[in-house]
Amino acid sequence: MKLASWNVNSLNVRLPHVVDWLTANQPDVLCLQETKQEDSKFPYEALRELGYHAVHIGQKTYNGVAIISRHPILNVQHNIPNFDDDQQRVIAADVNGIRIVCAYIPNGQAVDSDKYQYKMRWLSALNSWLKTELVQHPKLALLGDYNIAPEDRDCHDPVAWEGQILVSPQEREAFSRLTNLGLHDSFRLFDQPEKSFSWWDYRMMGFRRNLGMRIDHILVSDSLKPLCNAAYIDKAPRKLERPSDHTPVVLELNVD
DNA sequence: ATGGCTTATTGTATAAGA
Repeated sequence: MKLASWNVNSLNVRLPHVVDWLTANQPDVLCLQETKQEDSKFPYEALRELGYHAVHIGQKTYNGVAIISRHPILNVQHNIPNFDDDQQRVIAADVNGIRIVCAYIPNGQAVDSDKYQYKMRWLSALNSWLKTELVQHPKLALLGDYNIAPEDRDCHDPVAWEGQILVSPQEREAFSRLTNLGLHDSFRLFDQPEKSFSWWDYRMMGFRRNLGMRIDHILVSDSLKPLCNAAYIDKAPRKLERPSDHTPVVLELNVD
């Protein structure tokens, strides 16, 4: 079973890339972030023609998340329960016996901003909710754009970035609180190339110079960890014309 | 070098991303 996550930075613009990637890679599940479209615009029909089910919550301009799956999508949850939020950032569902949680964690903008405070509150609410979700769903995967580079090796220049958003100690502590729930960074269960990143700034020829960050992750629960078979980042879509600034992260599980 | 790019917007400059 192949799971993937991709921040597409507008599905209106990126649908051809998504269709091509699904066709070439045949994942069982693809989680999308930043669809940036209302549900009435979501391309259910184009995905159905490829043999995929899909669920989505979105809004104009910002945010928007979707789960695309070859298997039926059951028990769909929108957003974090008991957390008042007008931004569409979470969708969760049961797929092939696994609880799939697709999240677009807030960016935070700057450590002294209101948006950073929102990011930290949001992460706290996510953590509380997942604690109970894990009791009900021992087989759980949390896929998405975390907007956190967990370690210095996940940042192209940790000295230049020290203390800034994506790498600040408080954000990394919030990431650790997720792993302390019994969630594991699937990418680090395997040997990986040096300087592996999932996002590169559009400016400054960031991708060509590999000035990136690893901020998109697939965390898996204790009971899924022994089933992990391979984890990697697929840089191919980032090389296309008019790419998203993120590229897909992938996990293969020993699950039929 | 706080942005050099890209997206979206009842647009034609601004906000936001990371």
